[in-house]
Amino acid sequence: MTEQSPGSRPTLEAVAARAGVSRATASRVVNGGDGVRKPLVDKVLKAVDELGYIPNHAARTLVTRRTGAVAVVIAEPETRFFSDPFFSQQIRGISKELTAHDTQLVLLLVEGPGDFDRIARYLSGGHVDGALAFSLHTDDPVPAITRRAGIPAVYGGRPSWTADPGDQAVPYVDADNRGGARLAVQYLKDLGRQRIAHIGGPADQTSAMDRLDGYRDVLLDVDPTLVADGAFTVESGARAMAELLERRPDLDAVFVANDLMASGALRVLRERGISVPEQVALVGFDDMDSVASETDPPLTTVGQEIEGQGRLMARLLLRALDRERTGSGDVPESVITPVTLVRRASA
Amino acid sequence: MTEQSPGSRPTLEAVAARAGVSRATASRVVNGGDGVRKPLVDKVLKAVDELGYIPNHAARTLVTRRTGAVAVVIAEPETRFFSDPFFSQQIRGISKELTAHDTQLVLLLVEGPGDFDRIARYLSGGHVDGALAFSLHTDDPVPAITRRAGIPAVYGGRPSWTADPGDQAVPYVDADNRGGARLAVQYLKDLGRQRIAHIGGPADQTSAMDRLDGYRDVLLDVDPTLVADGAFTVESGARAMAELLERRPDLDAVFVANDLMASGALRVLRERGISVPEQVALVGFDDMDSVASETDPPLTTVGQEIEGQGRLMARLLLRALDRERTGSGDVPESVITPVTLVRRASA
DNA sequence: GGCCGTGCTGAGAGCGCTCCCAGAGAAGGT
DNA sequence: ACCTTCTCTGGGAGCGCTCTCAGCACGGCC
Repeated sequence: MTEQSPGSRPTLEAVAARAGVSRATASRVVNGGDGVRKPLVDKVLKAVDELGYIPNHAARTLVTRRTGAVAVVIAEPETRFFSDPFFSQQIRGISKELTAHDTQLVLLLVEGPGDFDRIARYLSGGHVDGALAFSLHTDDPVPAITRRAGIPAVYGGRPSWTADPGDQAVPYVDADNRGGARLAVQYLKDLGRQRIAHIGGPADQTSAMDRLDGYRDVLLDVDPTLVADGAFTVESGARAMAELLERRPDLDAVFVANDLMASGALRVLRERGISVPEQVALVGFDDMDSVASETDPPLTTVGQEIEGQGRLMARLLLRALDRERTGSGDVPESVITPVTLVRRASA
Repeated sequence: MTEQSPGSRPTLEAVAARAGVSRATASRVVNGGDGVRKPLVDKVLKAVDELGYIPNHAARTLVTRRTGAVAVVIAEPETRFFSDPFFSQQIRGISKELTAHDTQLVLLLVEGPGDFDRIARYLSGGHVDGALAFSLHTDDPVPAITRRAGIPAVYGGRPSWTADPGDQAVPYVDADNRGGARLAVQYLKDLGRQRIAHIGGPADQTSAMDRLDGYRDVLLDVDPTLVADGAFTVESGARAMAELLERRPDLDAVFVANDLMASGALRVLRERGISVPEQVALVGFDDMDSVASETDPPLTTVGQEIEGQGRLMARLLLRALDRERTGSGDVPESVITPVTLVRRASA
């Protein structure tokens, strides 16, 4: 393949001419070569190679009405997306899966609440075939946008509106938050801990609520003084821990709703000279690479396959697109991914 | 704007018909309305609104040969991109600037060394007008790819090959690493510190080398036992600190090449009961949000405008694209962004 | 030998848009 | 009054591709 002089790439026409076939046949070969006799296929491929032909994407999209791209909408007004390795890992998984299916990833970062107009315009503009989004807030306008744009969408994390059965079903991928929480709390209970506290995440995120529910599933009648709220950040975890210790100096275990908060809690415990896990056992959630194994002591936590979740999201979307194209296949359904307890030193 | 029945969006033709003008005039209005009389403009806009017309991007690209999208190439084989908030913040800046200019961001994550073929194909396929990339490794094939694809590119971080003057100039944006290092070390010197050590980053990253150079600029003849190498990670910082303490228990200050390593170093100092900043003063680099202000004590560090760098990268690229389109305007030149010393408690 | 598949190939019509160019008026100069 | 100039509008070509449909050759069957 030779270098091209800019602005004058060879067209299918040129390939066809060189191969001595019609444009239609050349097109067939370029798109898989079904129904074309071997010798012609070879001639066309040779011409493609010699000319360094690369199909013009716009022309193809114009007629097929498919772009080969999907949008990933990050509806995070502020820095959460960046401080949380969670998203990045999901994106990595999404990217891997899309790449494997020759589909491009267009990143749509929402720049503030007024920016949804632009997102809507983009999603409706035929730039992408589908959308992936992360559900974080209760009032997320993205589902309405994708519905109006008429493109399929898949969510990361259970959207809060799924509680509302009247609403349209949107497939999503989420970890088994409730089950994971049960796992963690049961483990602490089996360890013989009597007063197991909980540091929870923000109430507008279903993952936090589900984890709280799992905690309650195991402990049934929970004393409210054993539960403190955080915001999924290190600092809020520290604050919540301090609060719990003040209210319940007798606690002997804490299930923390994510690793970031757990590391904050750990710091507070250390500062107060409370030994972990001897005096207080601690279990986190997420098994976040850069956190869980770096703390002192390393965190026992509930592990989930974050990258796998991303892959799964992409796969569900691709399936939906395929269904749209071929008119057959099964409607994608939401998937809950399994979690496991990762035992380290903190409990 | 009414909801569209899927698959049958209104075309320019329909808009023109409804407004009682020709397709050409409708097109003019949609593209800014220059040279069209007011009453007609209004009629067309009304029709656009009533029909909910959205231009077909593919058709437009097919004729203009512009896609309105640029690629961001993340050539990180592994997890560096994700563990380092640096990239995320730059992306945020890039996204803001691109959005402001109605340009889309296509994220290209390189999935391993064999994946560059795919990247090359994509960049050559007319999917994007230009590329932004981050320079991390010496043998980065991206510049060759973009050159061959004939699209402009801008780099984040000084590429190592810029040392080679024979090579083609690629505009880049980087912080004043060397100047920042000088700032930090001079500050420690002014504090009266006599034995200022350095924990450096990996040798294949120009930022690490430039920071080392800045350190040397101030201290001139540096005793090699005062310099240890890290890998820009927390753990490597801890290791390097331990190594330094062993070799030079008399050191009274450390300039660490980034905040992540500084936090690791800090941990080691704390564990050994060495007081910071009394016995050893510590200065980091980056002023990374989630790190520098969270350590104990909070880190004195060299701050840089990471998001601003991202914006700048995007702006340089947009300017290059504009130049390509109009055939005039200045060739974008590399920019070195200023840094400042952020004084907190560690020095 | 005639007829009907069957398997490939090519001609040609668009996909929706931009932009060149010609032409229609309006405005201004002589 | 006519010619020139300028402003605005519409006709129409064409961007590069896919896909339908017709046509052709070949083989098998009656």
